Amino acid sequence: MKFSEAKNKFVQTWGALGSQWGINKTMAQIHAFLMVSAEPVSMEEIMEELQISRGNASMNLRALMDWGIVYKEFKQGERREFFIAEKDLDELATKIARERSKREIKPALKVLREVSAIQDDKTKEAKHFIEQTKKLHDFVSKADQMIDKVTEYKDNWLARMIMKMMG
Amino acid sequence: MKFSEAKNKFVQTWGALGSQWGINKTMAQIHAFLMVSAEPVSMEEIMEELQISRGNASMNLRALMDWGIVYKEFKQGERREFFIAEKDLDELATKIARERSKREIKPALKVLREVSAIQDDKTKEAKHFIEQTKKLHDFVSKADQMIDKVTEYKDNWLARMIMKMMG
DNA sequence: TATAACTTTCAAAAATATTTGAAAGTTTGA
DNA sequence: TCAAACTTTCAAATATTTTTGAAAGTTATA
Repeated sequence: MKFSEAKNKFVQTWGALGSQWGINKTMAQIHAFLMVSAEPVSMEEIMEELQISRGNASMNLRALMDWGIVYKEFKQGERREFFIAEKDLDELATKIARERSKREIKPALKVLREVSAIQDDKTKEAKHFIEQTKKLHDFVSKADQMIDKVTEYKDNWLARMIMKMMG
Repeated sequence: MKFSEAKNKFVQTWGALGSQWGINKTMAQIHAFLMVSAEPVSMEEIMEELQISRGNASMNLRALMDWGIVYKEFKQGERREFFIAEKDLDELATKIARERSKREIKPALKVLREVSAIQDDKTKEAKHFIEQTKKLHDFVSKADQMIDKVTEYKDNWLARMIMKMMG
């Protein structure tokens, strides 16, 4: 396989994986492209490489920066903006985990707390509902605590975690 | 909040959460509905409750059964099929994690292995590409091993994991 | 401060994913 | 064997998400 072929395959695969996990395909592709780019990349170059419009590139770069996994870089004497991806994978995973916790898991926990707190527990159906949603709240809450715990280590947390699990 | 209201809110929220994680909204809603149903539920009842077509119900129930998180149940003297959800949350999380590993992570790892194995490492760009994709393979591979490790405990693995992390 | 070089916005268009519903398929039991 | 009671399939319709591109906005510097 040639370099350009491999690069393209990687970008496509990362994009598809993103889709499967609820991340816009183009967003994942831009991220993939930046991850394997040795130098900061201009919007123009991203548009060219991925064959996407200016608007699309702009919006998805903004989203990636909101996630905190892509940064702007300014070059001496250059008017244009350049972009680089967070390349430290522990940091990348931490940012993604934290962000998904904040945006998706915590709001879901709030709903679980609310619905499991209904007083209307006369029927067998309602009793079961309360029991299940309480269990679910507990479980999701534990998983979320785990994310907090794990992401505060910062450095090499995945490796550390595996070590712990072995013991 | 009334029971029926709470139930509906839970189903909607679980559906939305599913969407955000790349799972068909209706599939997640059916799963939510079954999770909090005290008794096995017929396809007719699912269609009625979620206001969906027969085809939609049939296809998504099949998908849930393929994931191994919903089962068919036969009732004495009843021609119809009834459905129940896996209600043990450790088991549920294990099944989902294993399935996503098999369907999505392992194929992505294969691609990472392929693209990081290119020989064409003359340029700085190619060298960087190889280095990054190797690191990524390593990281994703470790995360995947972690899933294997964690899901083989079966019972109460999340709680155990938290204990380990504390120490 | 005017203009060129750039980025962002957003309504409309396009692409993608989901849903429908009717026909085909299957199973049970009279 | 037949027909009733059920489930599955899939092409077409619908809904949702993503993408485009041109206009508006911004910023640097002549």
